[in-house]
Amino acid sequence: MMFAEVAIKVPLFRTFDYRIEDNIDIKVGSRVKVPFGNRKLLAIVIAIKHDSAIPKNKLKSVFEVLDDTPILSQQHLKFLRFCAQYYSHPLGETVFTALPGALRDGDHPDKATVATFALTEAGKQLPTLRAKKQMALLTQLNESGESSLTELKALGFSKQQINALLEKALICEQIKHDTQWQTQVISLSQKPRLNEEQATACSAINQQNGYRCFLLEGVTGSGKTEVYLQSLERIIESGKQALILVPEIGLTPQTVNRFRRRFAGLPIDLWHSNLTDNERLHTWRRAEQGSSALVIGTRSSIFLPFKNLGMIIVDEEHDNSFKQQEGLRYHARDLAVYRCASSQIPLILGTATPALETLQKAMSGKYQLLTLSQRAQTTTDNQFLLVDMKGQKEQAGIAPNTLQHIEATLKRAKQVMIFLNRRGYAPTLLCHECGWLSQCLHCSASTTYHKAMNRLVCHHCGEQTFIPPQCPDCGSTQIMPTGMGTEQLESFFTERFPDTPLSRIDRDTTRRKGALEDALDEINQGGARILIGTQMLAKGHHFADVSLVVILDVDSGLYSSDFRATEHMAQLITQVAGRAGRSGEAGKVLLQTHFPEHPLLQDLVNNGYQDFARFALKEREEVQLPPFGHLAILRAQATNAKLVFDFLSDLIPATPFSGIQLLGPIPAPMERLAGKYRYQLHIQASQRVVLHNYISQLMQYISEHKLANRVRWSIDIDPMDTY
DNA sequence: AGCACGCCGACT
DNA sequence: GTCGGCGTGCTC
Repeated sequence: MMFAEVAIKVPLFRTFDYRIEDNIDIKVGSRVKVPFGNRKLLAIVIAIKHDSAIPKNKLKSVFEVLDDTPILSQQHLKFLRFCAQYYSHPLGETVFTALPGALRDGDHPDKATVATFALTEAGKQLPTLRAKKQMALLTQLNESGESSLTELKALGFSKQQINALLEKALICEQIKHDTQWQTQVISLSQKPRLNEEQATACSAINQQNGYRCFLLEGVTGSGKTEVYLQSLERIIESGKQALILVPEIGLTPQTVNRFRRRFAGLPIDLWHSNLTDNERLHTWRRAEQGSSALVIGTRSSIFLPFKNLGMIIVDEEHDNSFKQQEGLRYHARDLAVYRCASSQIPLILGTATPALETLQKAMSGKYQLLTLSQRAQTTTDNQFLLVDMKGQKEQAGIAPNTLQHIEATLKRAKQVMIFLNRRGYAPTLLCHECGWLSQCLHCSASTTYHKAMNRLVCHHCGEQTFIPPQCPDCGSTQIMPTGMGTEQLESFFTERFPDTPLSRIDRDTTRRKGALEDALDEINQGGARILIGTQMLAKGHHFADVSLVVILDVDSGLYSSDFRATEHMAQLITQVAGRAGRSGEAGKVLLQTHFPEHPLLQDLVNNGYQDFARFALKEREEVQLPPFGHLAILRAQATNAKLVFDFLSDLIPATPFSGIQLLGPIPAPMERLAGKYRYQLHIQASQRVVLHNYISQLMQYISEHKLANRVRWSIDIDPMDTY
């Protein structure tokens, strides 16, 4: 008699054993259906054993085997076990979040076929068409070689437009091939020459055979992508696959096209949240079979089961979207380190503004630092200006001095970019008579006034309410929008510069599919001169003509309860500064602040991000915050505040655990969200092992705790924000 | 997580 | 009398 140890998708920190009937063949890594309580659930076989520690009369039998050949290799299972253990997450849930939805639902791994569209011979002539959209579609396919329906839809093309071109026989539909690719198809003809720094970086990477992590620290425009491309070449030539991790908003058609053009003829797959279940299964399967040479993907592509992985690149490694904020709270960059180390392959972390964690490892010699300091397009550095807001007579949150700079820039017909990280018209409504503030009924936050919608919106739970005609408390009609949002900025500038075309980019203006692409196209075609936006505008988009960047609310990053706030603000400032002055002349970056003498701000402005980061690291070291100490947060929430508080209080041991500092229970920065009260426990340790030992003990304790089922709790290892 | 079992209050 | 609320315990 043999036994199967399986992981089931339940929030339990243990696996379950089942009998294997003599006539069936089960392998580790296959999916099986098992009786569980009075249900039948999918499970993954973790191990096959000759015996079980569970009393034999309690053991049930495996019901059905779904996979004759395992869908997870031993190596991949080992990776997932590491994940579950590192993030203190149940193994069953970990394995199932790592699987594509279709396999989670029990589909056959070979089920998916994906069609792509490509130009026919007639289409390749690029005949001039009268229909604009159809013409654009031809151009797109000419650039990409082939694109799936989802890709085209994301670009704003419709099924009708595709059908029209199919009828004209300019494009054809084909099933994506699953054959092994030929390495010699790489066209090396249009390979640009590298500058000295790029060449040094490339040769350092190319000399590496086993595992090594490289921090490629390169300012905007210094040609990081070219280093990626030439490093990838060697990997692909040797027949291995590569994964390129990009931030959520980083998977733009421009990025993809750049890889497709360089590696024309090689199978390049994409992985992101907009794919259909079918497409996701297909990419997953192709990675596993070795049919894809390159996958460009967001966070969760770190779980793809590559057959023969040769390299991982994490672009914009500092980006927060690599951290999953619910369920299995993994960091894709950190998991990339594990995968590369265990597969003995190189890892490239590229950014202009390294996360302090990463920088610390580079400085200690754990990672190899490669620096690109030369900007290709401009020779002069950007100029930073601090505008002291103290005592300023501001209009729409803009100081007279700031306005003068904007005006001067517009006069020279250059673009101005204005950042404000608050969408809507005003962050709250205020009663002038009694001081009433518009508050969300379910969250401890004020509701944002959206003028165009004529609604109050809670940005945390999403609830919308009508604007009260009078103050609900005192009946006064003197209720006014207070504070500044991007919508109000837009109307201020439209009024102030009525003849200057303006574009606002935030979540509200880009809700429609393809709306962001349309807006960016329009800006690049030279339309808008004033660009107003939230952080959305900051990331990865290139505008030719921007010569002034204004950041209105620098202070929100300087004094925040979140210890990472200054780091994030410095990254934002540096990233947007890279957007200015790409048109040949030095750009200006104007920062409005009440604290122009703030040492970190001064350091950033005078000496740049590198210097700021090294200074900021010293501060972290003094208070033993990450990366010098290790942090975990236990969060809990429930409708009943006392329940949550009691639960967390109960977890604090009477005698302190050596090497562990506990803080809490403290209310979450947003104490109430969507009707739930939220508290948290901060767990700190200077030794990683100590933290992990403590947390696994804590998990054990919680699983036996009576209140644990009555509150919603979760553990966050290496949290990104203290929310 | 889901599901069953069990124990109390308030309905036709 | 029974319907259903949730607190409790269990899943190989």
